[in-house]
Amino acid sequence: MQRAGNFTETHAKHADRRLDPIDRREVSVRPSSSRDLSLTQLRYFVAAAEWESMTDAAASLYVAQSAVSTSIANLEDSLGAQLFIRRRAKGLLLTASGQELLARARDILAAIDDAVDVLRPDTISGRLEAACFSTLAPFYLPEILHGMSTRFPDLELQIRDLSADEINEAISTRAIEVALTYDLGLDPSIVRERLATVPVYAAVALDHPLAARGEVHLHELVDEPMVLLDLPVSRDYFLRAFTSLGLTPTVRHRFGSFEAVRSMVARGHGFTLLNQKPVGDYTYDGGRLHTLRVIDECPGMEIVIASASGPGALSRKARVFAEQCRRTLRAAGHVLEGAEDGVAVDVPGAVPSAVSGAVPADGVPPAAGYVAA
Amino acid sequence: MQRAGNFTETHAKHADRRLDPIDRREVSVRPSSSRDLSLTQLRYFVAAAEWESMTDAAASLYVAQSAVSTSIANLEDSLGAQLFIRRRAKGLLLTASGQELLARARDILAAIDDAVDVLRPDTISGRLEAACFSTLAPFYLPEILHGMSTRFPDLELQIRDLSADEINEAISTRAIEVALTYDLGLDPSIVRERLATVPVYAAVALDHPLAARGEVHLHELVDEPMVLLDLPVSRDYFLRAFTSLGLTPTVRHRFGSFEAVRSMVARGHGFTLLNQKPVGDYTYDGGRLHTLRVIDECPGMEIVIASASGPGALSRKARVFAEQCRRTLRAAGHVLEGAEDGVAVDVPGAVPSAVSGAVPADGVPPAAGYVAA
DNA sequence: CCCGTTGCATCTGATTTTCCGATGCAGCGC
DNA sequence: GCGCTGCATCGGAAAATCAGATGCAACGGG
Repeated sequence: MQRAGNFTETHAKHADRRLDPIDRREVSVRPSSSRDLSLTQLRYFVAAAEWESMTDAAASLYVAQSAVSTSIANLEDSLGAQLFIRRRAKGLLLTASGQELLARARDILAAIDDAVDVLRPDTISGRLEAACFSTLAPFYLPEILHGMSTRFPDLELQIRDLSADEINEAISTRAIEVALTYDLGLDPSIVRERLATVPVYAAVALDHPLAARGEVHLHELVDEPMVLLDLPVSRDYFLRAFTSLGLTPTVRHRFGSFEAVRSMVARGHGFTLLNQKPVGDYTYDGGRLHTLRVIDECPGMEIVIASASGPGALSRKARVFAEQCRRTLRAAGHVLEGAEDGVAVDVPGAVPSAVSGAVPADGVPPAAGYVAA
Repeated sequence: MQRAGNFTETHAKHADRRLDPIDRREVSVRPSSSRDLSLTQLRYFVAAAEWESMTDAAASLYVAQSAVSTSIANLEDSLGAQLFIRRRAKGLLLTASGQELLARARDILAAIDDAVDVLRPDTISGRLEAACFSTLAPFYLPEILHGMSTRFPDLELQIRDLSADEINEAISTRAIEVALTYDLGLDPSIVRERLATVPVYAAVALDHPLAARGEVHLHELVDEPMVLLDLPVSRDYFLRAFTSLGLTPTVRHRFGSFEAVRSMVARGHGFTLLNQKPVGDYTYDGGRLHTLRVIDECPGMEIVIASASGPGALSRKARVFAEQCRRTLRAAGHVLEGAEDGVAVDVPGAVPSAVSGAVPADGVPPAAGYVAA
């Protein structure tokens, strides 16, 4: 409060004593119009929102708790809005205004990071928050991370594995900038860049009668017991493969775990439909699967790069990440016919260096607006 | 330089004496990673770029010239890039890096303004930089400005009238956020929202043989002398009306002024094709025109809201402006069948108030990156 | 060719802001 | 009931920012 007052006085004073080439209408700018409010305030606010605690935020920022407290208090009254609900002996809770500001504040800070970044054409550094759909992670993430850490050793790439819902929320609140995920259950407002389409396949035990064949029609499976991968988004997708043909599968078991499904099938408890196929195709308990191409016309599952705003509006770091994803998926054999490879990234090929401090998992605040997987 | 040094020392010192819940890897964050660099620096930089002078920028900001100088110097070495070329007794010139940063800096500052703005649901205030295509301005701008100033008296709406090229540049450098313009000659990267389509009409003098009729085929005009509105973008458009039918008009006169064309036609020097029609249809020298509907299938000229990123990513101020444009064009009778009216603006209907200090033209720096019209 | 002018950089003292550490205070939970 | 947690507030200290004066280099008119 004394802040706004002091500022205005200073302002007017200088206006009096300097030459004024233009009339800035001293009056009517009264309601503290954004001219105060500093980046520090935004940073502290975002940290506090992520940690749901000023104390923890202060610790993570290496400043005193009082600094965070006063900073946020100043921010609040210069915005004229309450951002947090303070629960006495508990943490903080974002108000509606706080939610609103959080995404924008993250946007702003990311934009500043990117502005700095873009003027250093030689190196990519700083931090990028990204996500990968959980079931996708074990297949591509290791290679993607490896590629990123060798090509850009100075980039702190922070990738979480999240569910579809979590990805939606993380993108809309800007907790992450990009995500590698299936194009299933994403909010319509989210922008996608299609990277690959992975086909559905059926799998049975090695001693199953169908194991002698290489492909199968879905109607041949409709009376077999099915083991369904029962995840929020994939569930409907696999069932739709049948229902879109007018068939109703006989779901015998449902599991939320990919490996549970596979081991059950390997032991002869039925067949399943899946997208991803581990190399070797061993199950955790040593079994193996026989996979069958599905002859029917089945829409494959699309792997996309999802973000709040389309490519081009992405930061340089995010564009580099997207390009690494494209590269990795292509190397994995998932070629997409019309894959738009045009989004060039203005980074020199590679900066081979020690693969030392790559991808540290430090300083990551817990459960910031979404539940950790 | 002493700045980065001091900061780092402080940082390390605190890290030593506080509890460190997370390892932040003190090293390797050496190249001044965006943590310094303030909004003030960005503001001063943008002002200096706009005025092409630190002295003028300082005056317009009511600060000492030394403040701008040191601020920009600090910004430069914390970015590790030179932003300006200093010409000794002349002004400043943006370097390539400076150009790059300018658009982003404007983006950031606008985003901050908007973040502040969005938390004040009752009023719209602050400043919005917009543009209107020159020949469009006299028809709609007065009404748009009137509507804006009565509904949002606290908004400083700064509208320039620009040519197509100038609009392209102003949008890409973020000198303006939105523009009301024809969809002609816009960069592909610019996002458009179609507001209306205005048809082509032909005009002749009142004593012209065709003046007895209400409509005409273009092939009837092909041998008549044509007076062409010869502006960079409209030129090709009007000629294409003929050439797309395989016709070649007989261009007798070319004028860059809308009114010159009209008065020539009214005096019987030929016919013309135009889009806009002033009410009354008087010319400056008192003449009048007879207008003829063109029977042939002619694509109308599209009036659009142009911006760097699509609606939705626009600031609240810009969305309000776009909505006022839609409203004004609709009231003018230019209804567009599929006009997407869905982009709701969360502002209460109107805040009727004194139409006092509306639309001041103060503090506008000259020729910032583009030539003034 | 000289010299006044222009325009940015630099220096110094002063003001303002920000920060730290300590203390206060209000609820939560054992 | 009482220790504990977590944010607010206060006072002194450190740091950044600023204004004004000065320096310096080049442009341009006479």
